[in-house]
Amino acid sequence: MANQKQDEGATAKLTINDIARLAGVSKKTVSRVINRSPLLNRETRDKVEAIIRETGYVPNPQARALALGRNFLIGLIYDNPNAQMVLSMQRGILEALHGTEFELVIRPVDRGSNHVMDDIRGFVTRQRLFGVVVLPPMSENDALMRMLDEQGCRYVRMGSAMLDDPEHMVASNDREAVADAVRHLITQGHRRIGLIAGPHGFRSARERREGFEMALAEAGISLPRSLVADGQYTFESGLSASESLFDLSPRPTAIFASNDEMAAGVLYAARLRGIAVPDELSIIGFDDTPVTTRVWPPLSTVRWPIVAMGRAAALKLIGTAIGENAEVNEPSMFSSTLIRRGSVAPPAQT
Amino acid sequence: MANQKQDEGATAKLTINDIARLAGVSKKTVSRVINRSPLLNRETRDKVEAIIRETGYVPNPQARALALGRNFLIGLIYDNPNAQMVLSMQRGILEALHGTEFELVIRPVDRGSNHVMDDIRGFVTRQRLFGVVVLPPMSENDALMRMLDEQGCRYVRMGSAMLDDPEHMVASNDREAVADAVRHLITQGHRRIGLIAGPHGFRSARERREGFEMALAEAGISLPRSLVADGQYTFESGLSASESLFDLSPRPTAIFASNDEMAAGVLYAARLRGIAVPDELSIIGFDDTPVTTRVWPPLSTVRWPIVAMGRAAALKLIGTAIGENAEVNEPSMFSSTLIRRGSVAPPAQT
DNA sequence: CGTGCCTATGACACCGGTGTCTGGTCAAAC
DNA sequence: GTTTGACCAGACACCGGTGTCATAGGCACG
Repeated sequence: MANQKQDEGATAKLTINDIARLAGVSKKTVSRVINRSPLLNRETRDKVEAIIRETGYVPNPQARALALGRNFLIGLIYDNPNAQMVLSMQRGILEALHGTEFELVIRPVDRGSNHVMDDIRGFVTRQRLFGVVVLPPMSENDALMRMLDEQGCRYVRMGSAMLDDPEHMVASNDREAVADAVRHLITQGHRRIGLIAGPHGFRSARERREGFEMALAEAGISLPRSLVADGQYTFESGLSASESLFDLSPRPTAIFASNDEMAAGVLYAARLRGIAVPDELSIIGFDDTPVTTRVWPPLSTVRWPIVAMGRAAALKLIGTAIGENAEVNEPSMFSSTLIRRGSVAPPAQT
Repeated sequence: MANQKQDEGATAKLTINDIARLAGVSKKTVSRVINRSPLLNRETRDKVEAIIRETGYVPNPQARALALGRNFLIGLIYDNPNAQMVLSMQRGILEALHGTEFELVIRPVDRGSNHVMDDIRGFVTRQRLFGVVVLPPMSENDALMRMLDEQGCRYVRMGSAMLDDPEHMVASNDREAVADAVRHLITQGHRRIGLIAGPHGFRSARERREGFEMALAEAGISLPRSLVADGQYTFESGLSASESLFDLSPRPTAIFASNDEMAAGVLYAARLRGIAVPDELSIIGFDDTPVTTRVWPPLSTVRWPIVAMGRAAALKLIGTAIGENAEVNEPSMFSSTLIRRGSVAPPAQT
């Protein structure tokens, strides 16, 4: 017992030399055992492995990184305020990293700040990261990718459309997903459908808008400019954007909001005006965040496979390192699904 | 231009030897410049610094870590499903780490899993972390802290009460915060106040419950067993727990839910039953998550200073390393504030 | 002008791993 | 019985930094 305790206490200080001495072999042989070199004698391997297990020896990752000339840190760069999305993404990436020696280092950045570029450069160079995953909307920044290239830092971008070759990109097909959602509204009988768009310059905002317009065009429904309101992907912007739609006469019978936060804003605004949802107004959001099921009525929305996409991104990044070529063929395009809840109904008979 | 490009491309491969050669000094001198050794000649320092700036040289952190015998990675361990909380905590910690050479490595763990201990052991030993911050409820696990001690890994626990000496603990005073919230309800005239408690065995659940009981006792209000329902900190558990409270006759005129998710569940259940909030039922939650302002009416809740606590935790951890003793004296106990929104009103006259 | 001391710098070993190359052992082949 | 080759283990240099100690040069001092 006391012995074991002692061993554990010493764990932090055990080196490959200690193991070599204990096993009566050279450090290189121990190194071979650790790295599963195939040229080892069975007996030698077993003996060394036994010692390693007994002592609880763990190779020093810094020394390993130094000798190998590369480290095992993946960075996650994001400026997205959607907590649930970021956390799911972290989870997906970590799932892919599980069982490997890679660890995840995070770096939220402030979109507004004007030294973002320097911050990130410092981040990737200081730690000599193996590679990074970049979340939207930061992932739409081409200058950033050029900088990462210059620094010799691998990267994978997440986004709402392919912006790059598949090797560096994991995307969801937002356009088609939104078109599906809007088709659903049309099928229910809606003809005056409002859109709360995302911020100008965001690729996801553009894709979702195009999906919206696409579905209307297919059905031969015209889209007056007044039915499109600008939002900022925030609850407050959804709230105020819906005001302008509610002021229209006739009022739209349905609204597609480009994300859930804004959809929640629409619902809130409807409540303030005494507009019944879904009887007088149908709402569909995007992202399937938890808020959609906390409000009443629960919001129909579009779910994209965040965790799976995170996993795919990480696998793309480390695929080359792992060397298991099967894994490298991760899909680059993911599709989303419409989740039907209580915020959609046929329009009131007028 | 081409020259500059070349320099940048080579950045990744520049070593201290290159700098030494370029500056015509020994590598040790360069090392001294990097580490701000005070024994350097002014001229030499300037010369070397100029070269470093020109070339964009960045010391290899792995080599540094190896030579120094310690690295610059802080781990964050959590099993808490509250995304907003986790993300705010990450932000607080990173704020404290900003400007230092420390980076944050994250490790969500699955509470249910029965090899959590091994997972975490692997995490801290494999990367030889400088230290870790542990979020609740995982932070209540004393066995984990013993294991971290054994591994020689520094730690700081976050929690709802002091569980340890201040050096290893950053806590919020949940009991007093809840008592305040309940006093507020009592002041408004409520006498039949229900509690939806958190899961058994969670320290935060116990603290919040004790605060609840404390406020009632102060006011001389008795608390029948039936007014306390068990919850699991989830929306669904809040929903079903409120059913039993709604079945009481007379019904409670107010409910304190031990977190916002459950408070949202109460609100949802009230809507399903046609109970008007706040006219027929007042609700107070805990955490001040975004959901409180997305639902209608917005929920009154208790806000605790997550970001500040994260910052304090990180500073405690690296304080000894930084050596600026001023910083080490971070507060260990933080207090929360009641946020009044629309879910509380005086009870209906009966 | 020699001595002692202090300061700025450099030589060298070392942190804990890995790659390369050499050499010894043993079984199969002649 | 010797040669050949396969195979395995060890010696050694090296990754890119830092700590220790030695030393050259400058200065004050006797």
